[in-house]
Amino acid sequence: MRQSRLFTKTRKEAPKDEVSKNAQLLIRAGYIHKEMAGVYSFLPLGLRVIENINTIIREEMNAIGGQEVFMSSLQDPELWKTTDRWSDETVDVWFKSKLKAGGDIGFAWTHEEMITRIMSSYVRSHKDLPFSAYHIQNKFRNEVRAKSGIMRTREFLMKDLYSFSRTEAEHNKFYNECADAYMRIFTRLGIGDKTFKTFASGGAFTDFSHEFQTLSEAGEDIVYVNEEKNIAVNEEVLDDTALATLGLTRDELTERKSIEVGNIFSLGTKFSEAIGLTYANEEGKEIPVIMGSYGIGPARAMGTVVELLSDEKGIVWPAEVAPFAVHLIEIGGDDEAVRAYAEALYKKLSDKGTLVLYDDRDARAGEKFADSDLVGIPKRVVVSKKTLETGELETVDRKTGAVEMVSEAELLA
RNA sequence: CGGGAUGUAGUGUAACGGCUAACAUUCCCGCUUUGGGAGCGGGCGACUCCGGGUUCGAAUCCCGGCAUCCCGACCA
Repeated sequence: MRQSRLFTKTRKEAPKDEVSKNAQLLIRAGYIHKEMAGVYSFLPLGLRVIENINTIIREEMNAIGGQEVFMSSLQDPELWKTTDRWSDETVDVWFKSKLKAGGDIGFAWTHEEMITRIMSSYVRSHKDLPFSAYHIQNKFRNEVRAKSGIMRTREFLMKDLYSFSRTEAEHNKFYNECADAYMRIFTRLGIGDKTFKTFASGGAFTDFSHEFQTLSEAGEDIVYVNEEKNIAVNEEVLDDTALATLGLTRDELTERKSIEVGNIFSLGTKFSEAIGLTYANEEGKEIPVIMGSYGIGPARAMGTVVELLSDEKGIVWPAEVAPFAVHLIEIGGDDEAVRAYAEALYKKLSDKGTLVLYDDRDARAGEKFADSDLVGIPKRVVVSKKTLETGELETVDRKTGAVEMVSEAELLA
């Protein structure tokens, strides 16, 4: 991509109505655009990041057998009445509208009801189980207070996976596999070392559910963590009983603020019983399916990466998340030789399959470097009169700042 | 939803109740410059959030909306 054609521009200053680091940097660098409180659009750079995160999530979900689907946002009130979650008294985050043909419609804030009804059309026998399905789709929640940039919004992307099992043991096996997959996802996102599988309230079916909490001052949750033991407990369930159950003492845990980047929990047969998702066992008896629900918000994950990894100069993306692999910067592009060389290198890298953002703008070096730091692409390659003279290219690692002179052959290797 | 704060060019700020609403930046033109957001000159860009009211006169004071941010509550 030629930066001269990229319609977004960087800004020196953040808009005054954004306080959170994630929104300030993402807006300044041109990744996102704010529409209203709690509503953001994703621009070319931002969409690339989201798609990269989605790719990581897809790979890990597919690896544990998840089958991707795409469920609608519009929701049928009748379905939600079967679980008593349609009324505004029961669920206060609904966005609703009216059909012109008559009747109500809802905008999905979760898809548990919908997927359960879908599966009731296909699950017949114990031979059909177990399996899992997921989708990446917008969720709408009428939050009374949006905040923290893209961390808590009213319309947001969510990956939600649902598991369907016959027995508690079968369910638990998948639950743990999914928990492991989640840790692999957060590791690939570059926030694994600060993310803890955290005990949280489990609802009616289990003692605990699990959240994936990333330690950060930008977080709105409080967890009690022991980093050495790799264990954390959400404040909301921390009491003597919980400590005893987990074999922990209060004084070995440290209170920390954290961001909930994912959560997984057992649903038991709550939805399958209400909606009629059953299977025939070996004796031909109809048994309700045991379900689990597993969520990650890609946009919140993106915000978390920015909160954790950025520095005073701007964003620092991990390689797998970055919108481009290389930021090619030409300095002194009015020099024919420099321009020609940079153009040629851009083509060679692109032909090789490397995603390059090529700063071909007619701008001074300082501005280009500052923008490059802000945008946060992992590797910078500089082409200038100086590099042409030495015959080597200058590469700069965004994270460490380490400068290395390499030959073109090495770069293309 | 309770409390607090704020709405002025694209962005960030200024302006005693009184001149054509100012400055910086962005953007456009010209010259100069060319490895860390350069310099000089010129130019475009604002119904001062909306609607009322007070006043000879309102960006400024008053009332009502709306919007945004922060704290709290809420948030499988």
